Amino acid sequence: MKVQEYILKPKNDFNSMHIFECGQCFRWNLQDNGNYIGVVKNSVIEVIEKDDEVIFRGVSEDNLKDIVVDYFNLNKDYGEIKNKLSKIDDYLKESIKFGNGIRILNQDIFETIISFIISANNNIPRIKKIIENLSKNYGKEIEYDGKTYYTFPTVKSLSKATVADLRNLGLGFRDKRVYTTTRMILKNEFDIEKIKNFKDTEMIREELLKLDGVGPKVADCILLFAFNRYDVFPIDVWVRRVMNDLYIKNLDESKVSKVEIKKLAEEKYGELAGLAQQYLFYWKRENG
DNA sequence: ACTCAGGTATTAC
DNA sequence: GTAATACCTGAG
Repeated sequence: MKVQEYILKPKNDFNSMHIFECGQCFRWNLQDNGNYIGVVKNSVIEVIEKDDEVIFRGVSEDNLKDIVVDYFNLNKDYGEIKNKLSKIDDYLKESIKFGNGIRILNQDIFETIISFIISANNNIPRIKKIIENLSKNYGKEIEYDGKTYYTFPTVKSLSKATVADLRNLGLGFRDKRVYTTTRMILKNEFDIEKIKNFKDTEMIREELLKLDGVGPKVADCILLFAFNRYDVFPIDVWVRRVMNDLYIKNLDESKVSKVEIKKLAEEKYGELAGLAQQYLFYWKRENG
């Protein structure tokens, strides 16, 4: 495939490290030269960030620019969002300053579902490794710059894997969950094409929660990262920690209920809760 | 050897 | 409904 290029200039609100390391995605890897390379749909993309522009270079069956604009949601203006959030309080202002250039990606629904099922009670290096294994075994090869990359498997392709196959790829106890969920999607018991048109976020959440391995936290991550519901506020250990430290100040963090955190997030951040979550999560995880 | 990591499912009140 | 507990795996 021919190499395509798209240049974003001027770059505003784009920081590749913050975008790829803030915890929303698992398939981007830092190269020795400082660039990031990742697989998006059927494309391999290299992100080359300069002082005043971002160069996207890669191979794709489709138009690279279209993929990039959609995936990085480049038409969304983060200036206004950051302004609004910064005014809420100094904590948020600080976290936005730290994670400046974060963008919530518009990720593939199936990939996000499977990836976050795998994330349960797991660590990032291992999550990434498992997803890479799935792609190597059930995805499609793509050559770029003399190296081979693999697309994330399609529903059909991944449904070829048995529970034992998945266990062999390192999924551990999540093998059965991925197996069952993939089958449910294959049989349209969870109809992605239909559900992605649902307007009501609660209706989508309800459907997501029927999937094996999808609980409240994973469902919220899928809503935020694949359905772009920016008001959804996923609560994991880091978010619980940061919300307690900043606002609730309960001596026993484990005693803080999710209901309390959700309520607080909704009151403080409203429609932008998901974005606030991402800044706070990243800030807390990187700064302790 | 032992704990821990982007939670969920299961079981038992 | 809510609380306790097990769960693959591999890195530190």
